[in-house]
Amino acid sequence: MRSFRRQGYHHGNLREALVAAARRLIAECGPVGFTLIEAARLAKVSAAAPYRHFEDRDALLAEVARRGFAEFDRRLTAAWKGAERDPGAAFQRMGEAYLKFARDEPGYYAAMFAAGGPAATGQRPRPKGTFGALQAAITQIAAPAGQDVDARSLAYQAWALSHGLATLSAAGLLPSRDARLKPAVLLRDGVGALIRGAGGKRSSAKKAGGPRRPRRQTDRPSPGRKGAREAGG
Amino acid sequence: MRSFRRQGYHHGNLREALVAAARRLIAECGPVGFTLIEAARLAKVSAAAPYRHFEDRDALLAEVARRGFAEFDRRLTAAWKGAERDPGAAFQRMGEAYLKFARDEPGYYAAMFAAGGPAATGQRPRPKGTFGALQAAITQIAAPAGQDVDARSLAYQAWALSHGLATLSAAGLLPSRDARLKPAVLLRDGVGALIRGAGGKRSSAKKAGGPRRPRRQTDRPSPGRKGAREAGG
DNA sequence: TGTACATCAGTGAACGCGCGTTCACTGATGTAC
DNA sequence: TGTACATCAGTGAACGCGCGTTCACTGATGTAC
Repeated sequence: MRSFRRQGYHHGNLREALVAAARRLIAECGPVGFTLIEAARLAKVSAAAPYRHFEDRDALLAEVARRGFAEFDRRLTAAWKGAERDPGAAFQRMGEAYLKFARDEPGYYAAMFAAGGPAATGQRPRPKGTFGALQAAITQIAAPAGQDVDARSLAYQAWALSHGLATLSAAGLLPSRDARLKPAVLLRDGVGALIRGAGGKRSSAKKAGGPRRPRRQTDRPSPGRKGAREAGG
Repeated sequence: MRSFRRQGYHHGNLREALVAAARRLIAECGPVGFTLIEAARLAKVSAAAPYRHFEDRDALLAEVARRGFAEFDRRLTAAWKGAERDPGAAFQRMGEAYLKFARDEPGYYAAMFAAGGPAATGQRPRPKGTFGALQAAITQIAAPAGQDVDARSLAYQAWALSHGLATLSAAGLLPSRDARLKPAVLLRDGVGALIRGAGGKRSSAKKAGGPRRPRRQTDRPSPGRKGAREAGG
């Protein structure tokens, strides 16, 4: 990877610079407010230059979304690693990774979920792969606990809870004072409660209230994980 | 309320017509894509006419958000009515009302949460009142169950789950085929699980696993509520 | 009931702006010989 | 190693467009007398 040479006539790495600029702009103005000309300006290049690398504005937006999905997938997969030893801790890491991604990469996250605006739900790529991993994770966690759990429902609930917390937090609607109301804490406890609570819903009717052992390892993650610091972005 | 007289020089009810047009446009294009000129066009009026009723584009947007909050509050409060007889059913109605509002009034919902875009989190009105009602509802439901529940956390989790399901559903990311994965079902079961599961988290450590009676009335709402039909909008 | 007039609520033309995109061009790069 | 030339990756000027907003205006309405 050669470093940017900015002095010459040629940029050297304009494509990457445009993607980086677009990420930043999408984070600031949203996918609708994002502007190709402003991205060119950020890359210190004329307004026509981007057309050497992208067909049009939408193509750059789509490229950002594509990379966002890839990076998202990479991080969540990495978080799930080691799940065979401790599925609860791995799932906990996955949740942390989800919120961290949404917080640290708002440009990616916004592009992924809103590429083309709420109206254009057509040919946009979907997070199938990543979401499949989430669902598999839920199954693996729920199954050994011996609970009658609909893993698919649980996966969507966990996803919605993560997405809801991420967007409410980004919108500044969660109180940042109280440590107990931080998104990561709400997600950890929330998913734990979803897993525990879901098992009781219908099996309690069938099995008539046998005592349940809560999975303790899911409740308390290893404290002091690194990478949880506030990023200055 | 006099009906619109469209033939004359005066519109008759332009302010209302503009708000209605803006709601529709925000639903279609989002709060950023929404256009004052297009709203005027929809109201069959010149581009300058809106300035007789609103100071600028943002003022119309803000008015839509304001009405959205009011209507939202009205519906959720109505859903909560009768909570003293059956808090579980009332809370269930509240959840249904939340999702129904987000689905049937996407213009209001988008304006409420994104007024001014994700960057302008400044002077926007916040759903304090409504959210306070949600929190009070959680407390009232959780308390008689005798569970050691942090009602505030639970309220935020329920909110995030509702918001997440509403936005994922609006983005077309939830599978619409499976009846078990409908937003309303996921929310009902999810909130039920959150309430059941949250109680066990720390009280199970303190009280050492006394058997808990799940609140059955929370699990199953009265079926066949009217107003739950698909709205053709 | 009729008239003069103030006020209200529109019109339509115009403005400046920023955007997406195109086009002929030109400087830089790399390669064949 | 040096030169001719094709190709690549930029420039900058220009376009058409739609937007937000302003402004002088004008038709409709309502009220005082």
